[in-house]
Amino acid sequence: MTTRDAGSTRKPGRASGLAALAGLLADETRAGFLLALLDGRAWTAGELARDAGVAASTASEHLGRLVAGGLLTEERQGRHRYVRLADARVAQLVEELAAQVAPSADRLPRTLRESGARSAMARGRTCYDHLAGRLGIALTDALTGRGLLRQDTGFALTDAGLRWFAEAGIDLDRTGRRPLARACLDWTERRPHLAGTAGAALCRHALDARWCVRIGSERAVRVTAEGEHHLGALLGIEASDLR
Amino acid sequence: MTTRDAGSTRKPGRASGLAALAGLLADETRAGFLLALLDGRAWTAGELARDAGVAASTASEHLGRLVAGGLLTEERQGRHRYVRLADARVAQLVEELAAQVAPSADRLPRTLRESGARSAMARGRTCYDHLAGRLGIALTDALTGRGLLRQDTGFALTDAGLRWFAEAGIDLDRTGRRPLARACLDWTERRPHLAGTAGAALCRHALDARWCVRIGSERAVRVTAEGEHHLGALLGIEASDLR
DNA sequence: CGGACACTTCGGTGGGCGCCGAAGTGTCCG
DNA sequence: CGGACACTTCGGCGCCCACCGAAGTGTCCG
Repeated sequence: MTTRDAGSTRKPGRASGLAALAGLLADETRAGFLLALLDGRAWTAGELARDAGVAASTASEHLGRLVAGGLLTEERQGRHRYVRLADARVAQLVEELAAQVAPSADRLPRTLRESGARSAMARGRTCYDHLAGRLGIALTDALTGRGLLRQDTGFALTDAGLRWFAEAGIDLDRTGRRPLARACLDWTERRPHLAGTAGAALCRHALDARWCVRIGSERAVRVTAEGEHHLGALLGIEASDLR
Repeated sequence: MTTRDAGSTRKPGRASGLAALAGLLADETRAGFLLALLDGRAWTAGELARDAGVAASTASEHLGRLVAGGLLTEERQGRHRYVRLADARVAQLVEELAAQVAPSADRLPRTLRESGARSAMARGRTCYDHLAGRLGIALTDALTGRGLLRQDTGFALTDAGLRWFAEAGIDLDRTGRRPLARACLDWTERRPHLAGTAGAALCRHALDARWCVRIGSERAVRVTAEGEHHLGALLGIEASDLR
């Protein structure tokens, strides 16, 4: 209990919960963990510690807090502690907070290798469970241009869009409370791209059907020749838009 | 500069910006300010200080940080400092953070007066610039039921919805980057209701045409007899759904 | 079985920051 | 002009917490 609470007119309630949640994100190391985990995969505690440049003991304490706060879920396997974002809501929250940050907060690449990784990420990457980067934008634009996705009055698939997913053999799980389509703001393109159940299904199908493959151990993806063919046939996407 | 930065493999960048932004929200007093300002109006520094139960000097420092961080804008008028949320994006961010917080974080009302204020807020209130509470839900449900708003494949107005707004004489400002329709998660009903440009226009029209009026100095609104008539005629909303 | 390894727990250290009251600045009003 | 008022600045206090290394626990593997 803090001093000022005694006898003050303070209203405890919603604000303390909000502050506690924000407090979990308000540390550079923890924020780094969450951004790394935005790739949607499970990382070990050690990987995150190395990535953030802190001691293992420090990382362990941070992970404990993030798990206790419900932002992460963990899975112990032998001597490893695997950790991932708890759900799509958390991913959305982190995305939106990151999108709010001024773009200038990003520093310029310093090495050639880093510059290459940068441009690969800009071309195409996963954002939690959907596709982002120029690939994500190209897909979203193509869906919109063909009347399958409506962005002018909100953000929703059209009936034609539903049919397109069915005909392409992409199964949309419409159970659960998660919206079928929602906008996710891309941080390189600064434009909305398709997220939600449909975005996740499209990403999963693209990876399963090898329209694109993950490159390196990072979030970046590369469109395959087969992928270019299918994207052209199904959505009229030009290969040049993906480079 | 912190100790660990020297010579570490740390990657400064996006994470520090995210942490800094979250840090602004990670204090109970500042969080309380932002929640109070979610009513969309301008408050003076003194009002916020009283509401949060802190000294004027403390409030002044917090406001300085929130303004410097771009979450608030200020307007000096004589000896008053009026402050409001910077824009709809900030409002959305605060809403979403608050919605993520477990509902149990809310305490039960302690006095009869407070209980009354509670139920008035639950009936109808503003949420930044749109309508929320049971009134907001009723409007959203009515629009959806009549095929004016589509929620099953995302969240967007339909063409019929656009016509409805035009025919009702509610002008939709379609310039700017803000989405026409987006979902805002209600924290009493735990269901999405209409926000975005259309939600704001509907709220403004409802207040201008006196379909509803603000009660007290709070965010709560009450539907007038005239409002009940129009809502029934235009959207088939039963007065009983609003009580 | 023993060593390497991943992670956790603990004690100690330092910095950041939220708080207040007192004093100062600028504005309003009688 | 002088007092009331809203806000700001400043100094000082105390707590919280991120950090590390060392020691401890549990797991894997040769």
